[in-house]
Amino acid sequence: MPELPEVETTLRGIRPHVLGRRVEEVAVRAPRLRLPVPELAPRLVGRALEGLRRRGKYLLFAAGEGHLLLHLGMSGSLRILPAAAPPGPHDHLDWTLEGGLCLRFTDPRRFGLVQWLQGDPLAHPLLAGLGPEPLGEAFTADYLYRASRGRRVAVKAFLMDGRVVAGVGNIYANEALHRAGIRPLLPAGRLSRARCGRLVAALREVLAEAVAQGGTTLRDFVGGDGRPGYFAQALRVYGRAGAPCAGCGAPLREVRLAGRSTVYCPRCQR
DNA sequence: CCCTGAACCTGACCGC
DNA sequence: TGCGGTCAGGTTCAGG
Repeated sequence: MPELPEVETTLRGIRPHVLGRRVEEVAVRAPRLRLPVPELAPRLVGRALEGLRRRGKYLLFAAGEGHLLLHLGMSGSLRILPAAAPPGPHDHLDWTLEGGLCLRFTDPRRFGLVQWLQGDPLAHPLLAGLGPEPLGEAFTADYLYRASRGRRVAVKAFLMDGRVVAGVGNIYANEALHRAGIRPLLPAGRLSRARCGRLVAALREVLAEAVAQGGTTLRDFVGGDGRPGYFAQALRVYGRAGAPCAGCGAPLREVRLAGRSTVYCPRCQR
């Protein structure tokens, strides 16, 4: 479900309700998600959630002696609810906060992840190898050009590699390549410097627009406030195989690349 | 280095 | 209605 814009939407939705709030209670109903769920109550109860930030598709809550690391996986969502709301079958984690609210993690497929991190959170193995933030200053044409030299991997797989750039998943990789006019199967190392610039600009643009629209809701994504995202209507290729290209009218083509559905315009994207 | 397929899960949807 | 197959926004690993 969630790529960077959906995680950012989640962060913005919950931040005003959790920041500075003390945790009164922690309920863990699933023994494991992608990894076993650690002991959270002793580390969190009585502590305030002092900070909340995003790194790629990960959320980091600063609390007490460490950080809570959370990933939404394919089907996860994090919401603010009244503390009395009864849990459904896929509501795996609750943090009851002072003031009568509850932060709830729901994840039918359980590909999400929760870990407790000691020390410098960015030094943790799950985060240390991540590439630059696509909306940050370090993600430049120059960076992408240099990172792609000598790489024969398809540019779409390259973009979705978190070590190259953080937080780009299947939807936005498809969308950015279409906006930049680049064929997804093109070997990354064949991109010219100028095309790297166009790709960086297209990716930043599509991510920023999606964040502004509250992310993309395809089936069930809801932000921290329970509202869906409205970017689905702005998608130009994802989920539109066979439909006419918004740019030239040619039918959009679908192939599988690295096991993921890949949609592009055979005429506009070279 | 790079590719594919599979694994981890559930739910939605489609055709029969 | 039901059943079986396919697909899904992520990540990681084995094997070729």
